Amino acid sequence: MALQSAATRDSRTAAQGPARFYNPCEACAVRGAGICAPLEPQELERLSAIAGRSRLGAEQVVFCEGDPADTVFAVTEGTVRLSKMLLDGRRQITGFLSPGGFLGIAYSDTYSYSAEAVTSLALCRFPRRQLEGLIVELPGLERRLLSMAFDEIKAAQDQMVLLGCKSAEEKLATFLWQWCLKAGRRERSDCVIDLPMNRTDIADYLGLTTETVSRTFSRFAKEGILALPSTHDVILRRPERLKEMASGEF
Amino acid sequence: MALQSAATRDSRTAAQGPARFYNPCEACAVRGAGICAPLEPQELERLSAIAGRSRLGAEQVVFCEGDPADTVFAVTEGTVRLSKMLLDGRRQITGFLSPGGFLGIAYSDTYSYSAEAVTSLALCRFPRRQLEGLIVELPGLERRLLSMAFDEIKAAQDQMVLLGCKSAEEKLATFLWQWCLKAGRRERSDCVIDLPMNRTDIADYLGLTTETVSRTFSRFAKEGILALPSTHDVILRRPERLKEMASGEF
DNA sequence: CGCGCGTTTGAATGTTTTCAATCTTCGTGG
DNA sequence: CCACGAAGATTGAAAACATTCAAACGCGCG
Repeated sequence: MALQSAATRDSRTAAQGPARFYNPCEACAVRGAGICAPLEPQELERLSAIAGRSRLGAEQVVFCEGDPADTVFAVTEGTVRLSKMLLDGRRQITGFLSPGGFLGIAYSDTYSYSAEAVTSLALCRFPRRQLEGLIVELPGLERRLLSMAFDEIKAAQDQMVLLGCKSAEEKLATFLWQWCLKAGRRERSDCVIDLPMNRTDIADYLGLTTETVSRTFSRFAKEGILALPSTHDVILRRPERLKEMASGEF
Repeated sequence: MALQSAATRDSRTAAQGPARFYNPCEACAVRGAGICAPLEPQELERLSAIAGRSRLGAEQVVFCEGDPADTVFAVTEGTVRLSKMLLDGRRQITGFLSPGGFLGIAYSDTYSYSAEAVTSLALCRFPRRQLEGLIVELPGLERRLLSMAFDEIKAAQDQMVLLGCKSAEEKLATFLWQWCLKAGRRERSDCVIDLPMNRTDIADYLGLTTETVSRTFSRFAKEGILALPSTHDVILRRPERLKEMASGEF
């Protein structure tokens, strides 16, 4: 379903003058965060022209590993999980995407991983072919894509360190600390974070079982490092302890 | 030390005529594999103009995590290992690079990981600034970089699956099978592979200890899956068994 | 030939997993 | 509005896999 209908677009056109169309991207909540960031208004309009918008409910599938990769997405609201599965059902979550995140590009003609909605989502859709055409024309877009790819590589490397080197405790501490930073609540000593995903998602992201994740949460709570008002809300009472446990990194 | 000295270049110039300079990239063993692949001869010359060449002995450091990232490298001979360390010395090897591989780009103003020579190396060096300038001018270069970044992301995701989901046995089987594919010996039933790295490197790549790697090698040998003429040479006697154990992937 | 380092092998330990049961939460329907 | 049922989360106990500690082996180099 279109988030921004043609009708809405037309009504704004009239208000802004005859030659100028209303561009929903300009009012986008993640304008400045996603791929759109480096684009000039007229370039943004080109991008907007090929963009569709859609909403998905929680747990719905955006795309599956192996599907023909004909669409690229940008997250504007909600949280997406990216995952890969083994034949016997074991799953590795390779990342969580927040608004501004970009998914589906980068890959052959089929998606190399699956993407699902953790929460309800708002997405921008770009037909892959058209986006690729636009990349050729707009150097800013390609530069931005490269920069986002580099960030993704860096994040993936950090995750490899986590998966390969760290203990359960260190893994969860790292995860919570990073989520805390991402939420931008680093200033307050009492950092309240919302974890949209469930324990299984966290486990599959950290290479643990739900039981181990749960036990580790409980231990942290018992030690006064955090409090758990509900399963999805965490209050970091001693974020500095968490940071210590998480760290180890250069 | 320069692999191709200015003197050598001059002598060839004379041999080829007054207006044309000898371009060592044209004779490069990895021409067609690395970033140079998509470049036209004249573009290649631009790239060649900013390239330096050097050799390193085994175990020498190419660069360290945290060093100012002013140079980008391309591997022309040998194997490089990329790694990240925790403060207490635990190490995760994030990848091994073979000829055609590219390292050092992608990152802020400091390297986000370390790179060391597994074997003796031959490298091309590109001053980062100049390469970035060239990227702006040569769209093929940027396209290629993006494509290589995407491949790297894909590989990183596979490695996350390995680290997060797989057993020691599956990890080693995956590693050997991939190395076998990379060496291009997939046709023969008896696939002989050369592992330039030592057991510790393999362990740190797979998120295991050297002991576990060694034990798993021994078990594979006892089961007739492979033979170990020496620690660095592996004969895959039943590669299909290895592939089965490795797989699990879609 | 002997030393040193990397590898292999063995035994004990431990962290995480597995299996199982209970508790909690939340949505649905009576 | 409350009761019920299902799914997720927590907790406990037992088991397993990989690690740790320790010793022996083997290979290459001086």
